[in-house]
Amino acid sequence: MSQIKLYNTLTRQKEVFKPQGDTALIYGCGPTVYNLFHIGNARMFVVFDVLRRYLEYRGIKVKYVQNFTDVDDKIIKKANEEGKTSSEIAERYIAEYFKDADALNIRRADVHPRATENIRQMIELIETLIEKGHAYAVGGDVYFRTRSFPEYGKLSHQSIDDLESGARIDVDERKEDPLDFALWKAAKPGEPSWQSPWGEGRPGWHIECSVMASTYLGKTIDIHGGGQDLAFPHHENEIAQSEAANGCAFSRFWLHNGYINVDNKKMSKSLGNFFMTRDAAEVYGYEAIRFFIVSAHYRSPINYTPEVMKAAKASIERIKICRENINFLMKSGLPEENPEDCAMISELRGFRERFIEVMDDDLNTADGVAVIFDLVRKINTLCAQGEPPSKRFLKAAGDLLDELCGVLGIRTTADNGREDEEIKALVEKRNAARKARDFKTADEIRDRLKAMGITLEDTPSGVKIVRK
RNA sequence: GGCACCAUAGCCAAGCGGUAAGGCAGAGGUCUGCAAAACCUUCAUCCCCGGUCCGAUUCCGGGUGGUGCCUCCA
Repeated sequence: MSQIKLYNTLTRQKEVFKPQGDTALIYGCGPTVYNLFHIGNARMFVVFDVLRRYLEYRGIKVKYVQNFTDVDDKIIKKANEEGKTSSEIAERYIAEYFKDADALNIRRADVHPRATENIRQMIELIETLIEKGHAYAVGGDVYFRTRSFPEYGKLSHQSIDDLESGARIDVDERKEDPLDFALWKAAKPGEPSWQSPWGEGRPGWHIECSVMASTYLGKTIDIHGGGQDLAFPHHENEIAQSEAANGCAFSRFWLHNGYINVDNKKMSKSLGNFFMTRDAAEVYGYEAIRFFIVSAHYRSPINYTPEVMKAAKASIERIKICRENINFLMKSGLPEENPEDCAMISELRGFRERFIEVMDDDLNTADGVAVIFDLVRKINTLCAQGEPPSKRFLKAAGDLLDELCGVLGIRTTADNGREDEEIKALVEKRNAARKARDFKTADEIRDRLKAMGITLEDTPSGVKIVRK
């Protein structure tokens, strides 16, 4: 069996991934909770969810930590606008996060720490940095001395001097160097603040993730990541802080997912061309969003368009119909076993092997999806052929379909609920009409059910009820 | 200015040295009372020009076009 390879931003190469201990320690930069999350955020959550599911699928234990940034300028701004406290805003959008994330079938992290729960450790880390000469306090603020960390720029592969020359003119005269960044910000009136050796204040953004990663996972973790735009400066700064303070590697692997584009432009807050996950879900459904994300390689940019989303929806439908067809046939009069079962079932193993092979290569979910569709076609073909498969084969095929889709977080079964009596009665009435060759009545009933969101399919084994 | 990424059918998207996976859409057919679903068939010399090689979509060089990071952003 092949080995799992992941592209590591640090080395710009695909490397064989093995956790340092018996559990892969993964940290993903979670949302700043001041609003619903957009589909770009969704991509990062889904990508890391797939990473986690896949590692586990391959027998690696995973501890995944995803934070909530619950103290931040944007949250404060929103709170002021609405006359609420920052923590009320944060609380609300954490709840909203889980609504969308659950609907996207994103498993909850093992720990969802909040920045405000880890202030003490942040202060400690800042103190260490000051003691070691990597940071300095100026009038209630504390800055990281970027030039004191010689490896600064190793993640974004820029030299510190190039960064400096490209840096915008910084208005803050108190910084020793334009590249220095805030570890601690002195409190302004009306802002949430905590007592510190440098006075009342709050932590900077970068220090939060450094601290939460090491607090919940340890000083050297296996994988850290987020969207590509976090690589610089956020992740670069995290590395600088953590490694300067701890004297050991912060994360062995860095994974960065590509953006979602709209009209081939990066979807961003400043451009205002972003779509909330919830709004997109209302039009296309959460599952189509997930499929859209998983149908391309995680490092490629993907373009969000109505055409693509419609295609995603139709694709999901195809998988579900296949699964429903299996369920339907399982209840039919097919033989339990068939002499060719063994050969057919062993053929199924080929799909699993191919799936693993492509996914091992830096989580190639696009190829993974292709394997799933090949499987779907295989199953459909066998079901359509004169020689019907056995229930034993169908069970194996359905299990494999669920297994592979499960790794990508694609749900295979529609939540059908109960078939209520009314529908059953109508279907039977229609059957009677058909038998009597009264097709007019039969079609009327079919149209009526269609309007209720129920599609009837007449198959050789009887009428199949499909809900959409 | 510095540092990266990308260019494959109508749309999306894999492959990355041996002559193009998969999905959506389209066309034709089979099945069906009609449908639906499904199945079968069909739909690309991989941006351009050089080079290396027996052989390049895949490697190298040069163009052209697009995107991103260097500023809060997944």
